[in-house]
Amino acid sequence: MPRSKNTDTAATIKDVAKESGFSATTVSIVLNNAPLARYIPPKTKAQIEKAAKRLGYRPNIFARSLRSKRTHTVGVMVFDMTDPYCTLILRGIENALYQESYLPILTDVQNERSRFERYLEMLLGRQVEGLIVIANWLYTDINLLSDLQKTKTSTVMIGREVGAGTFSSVIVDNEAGGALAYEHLYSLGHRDIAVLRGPKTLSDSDPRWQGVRKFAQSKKIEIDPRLVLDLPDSREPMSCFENGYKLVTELLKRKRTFSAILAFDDLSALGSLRALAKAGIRVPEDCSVVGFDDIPTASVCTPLLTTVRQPMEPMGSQAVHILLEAMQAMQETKAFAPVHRRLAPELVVRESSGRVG
Amino acid sequence: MPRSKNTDTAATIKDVAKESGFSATTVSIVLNNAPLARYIPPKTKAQIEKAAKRLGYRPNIFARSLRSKRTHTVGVMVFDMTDPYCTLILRGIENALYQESYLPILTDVQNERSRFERYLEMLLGRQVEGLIVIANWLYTDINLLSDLQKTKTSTVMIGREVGAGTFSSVIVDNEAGGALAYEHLYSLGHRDIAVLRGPKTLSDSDPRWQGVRKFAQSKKIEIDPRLVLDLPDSREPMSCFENGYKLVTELLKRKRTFSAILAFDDLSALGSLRALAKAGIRVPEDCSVVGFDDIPTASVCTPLLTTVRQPMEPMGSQAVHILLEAMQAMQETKAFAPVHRRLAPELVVRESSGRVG
DNA sequence: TCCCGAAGTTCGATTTAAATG
DNA sequence: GCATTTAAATCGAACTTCGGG
Repeated sequence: MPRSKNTDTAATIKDVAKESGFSATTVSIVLNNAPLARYIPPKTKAQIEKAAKRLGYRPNIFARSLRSKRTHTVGVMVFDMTDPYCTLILRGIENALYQESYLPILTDVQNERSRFERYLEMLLGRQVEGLIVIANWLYTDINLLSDLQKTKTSTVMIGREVGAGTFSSVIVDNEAGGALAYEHLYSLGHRDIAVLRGPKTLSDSDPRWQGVRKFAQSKKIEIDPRLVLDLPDSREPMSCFENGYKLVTELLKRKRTFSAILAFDDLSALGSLRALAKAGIRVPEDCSVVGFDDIPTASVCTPLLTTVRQPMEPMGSQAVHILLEAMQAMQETKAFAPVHRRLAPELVVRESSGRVG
Repeated sequence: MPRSKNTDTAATIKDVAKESGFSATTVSIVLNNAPLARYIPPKTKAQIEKAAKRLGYRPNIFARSLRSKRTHTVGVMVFDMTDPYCTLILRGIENALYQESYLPILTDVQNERSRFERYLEMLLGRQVEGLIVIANWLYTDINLLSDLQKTKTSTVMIGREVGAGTFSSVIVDNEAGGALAYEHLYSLGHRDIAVLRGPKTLSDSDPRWQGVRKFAQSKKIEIDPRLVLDLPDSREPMSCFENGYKLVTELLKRKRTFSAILAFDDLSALGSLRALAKAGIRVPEDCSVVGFDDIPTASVCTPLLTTVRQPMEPMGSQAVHILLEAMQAMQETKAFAPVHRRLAPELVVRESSGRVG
């Protein structure tokens, strides 16, 4: 009755073989339920399984991956983990992968090219079977894309539609969102709406503005260009807050009249809130404010922020599902045409918007 | 001149051997700068390195780990990734590991026991060389600890001091923080200070309160027990916001007079801000509010929140350094006594606190 | 055990081909 | 040929040992 085991090191397949009295081959076949397992009598299977359990056998994934070339991991690259916009997307990714027994390896690029390169190397070195990139960074760097394109790893981008021929993507429908926000304010009776447009280099900026413009056009509304302000470019994640504050403060000084602010995102909306408070303007009684994103802060600030929500968790899980399909295709060496998903945003009415007074 | 290469699959050490004209052994020795590399002439080294680069050779980490038993990865378990308190700690961890060329494998337990168990299995299966646990969860589950203790993997806990005999830990000095907050309000002239104590099951709650109490004692201040409120237990991450709001609203109804609120954390401070705003009480003119943590929201809400900052990034990096030492000791099969670090908090004075009016 | 390099074994699991009755 | 089992080759790198200058 072989019993003593080296307790210091994990049990291997050979230990299970010895313990059960069968060969390593048979153990492998049984435990993996391989095709050949058909021919193995239930009794043998039971014995092997019992032995494996008794020893607490856990296959060594390095040996396994070395042989099978499969790793059951996917790489996830975030450009800035501290961006509140990320965490819920990560949640969505995480949950979807968890169900499929895939392990995400998460890397935080911190908006640095060198980190991007090094982490990409690391992930490829670990033979991730796929890649999800959360592109919440503030500048387009075409070189990063080419790095990515050289990879033959299936890739899905979240938050950006770039290299559309190569990568799949999941983004929010920014145009619809812009229209949603404007429509909300318009339907509350607002006619003098200040618009804070996003930084030029950010790909979300233009479509949101187009949404606003098209809605205005359809209603034959004239947008006063003096009420349209531009947030400057910056790599600082908090810059939109600062700049939202500054732009609204200046606008106030110029004595332009407006009864509402349509901000580019929640951060600039928060900056607006601050500027209005400093000027003694009540929200929403004297002025309404609408944000975009629905970051966690939007539901704990005072007043609670009305905003256009990006469906972050669905974006994450959709990305995973696309990726899994692409990986599947890759596995079977079939072609896979990149898919581009555009999810609908949702208006969340809270306290910062109200009827024009 | 051997040139054609199977472009479909990654180059192996044998390919480099063939390309350079040396044996796989020599290639391995050179590329790893192993002890024997001393004897190898620079010319050989150069040739091999050039060949490696030419082929884009990247060692297969599965083969490597299989042999060497080293993985250069550490597992990181977070109990709730969406908790804003986490991300900066993760930054600290990430940066410290990056410098040492370790890769973190991050898992989000989502406060679920089953996920904890499964992820722990996964991480151990991947032979992480160490484990960092960010214990920002709201309930003590002693069983989790025993799961962890069974592991012989070096472990550092952040945010909690439990199983002190087994695990190292890094926490903020909550007592000092409580005192800091109270002292700040006291020095601004406040004498009627409402205190929102944390949920009973949360390990941070008591020491913060002790800090307050001891400071009051030292100044011979009598704390009015009717101004001391308790946040109820809850597993909901946002509960402190809701409950802070409720407690302050009720306190206001009872017509207790107070000129300041010392909240358990930033979320309950935010809830307080909201309650005060609804009641038409201005902050800080009519009432001061101090939080704890310094979550990102604290610097974008209106008014900006005065708070006691936890040094999140240092906490993360300290944890890494402790872990690295523990791993080193483990490697050399030396004993390693758990170390317990308690970092000093820092008062951040912003806009929500002012002289008693 | 100086200097240089290579053949062969090992890690743990999978898989192919083949050996039993 | 069939059901049942297994020895041996394989994955890629690292390490031990060995053989000539």
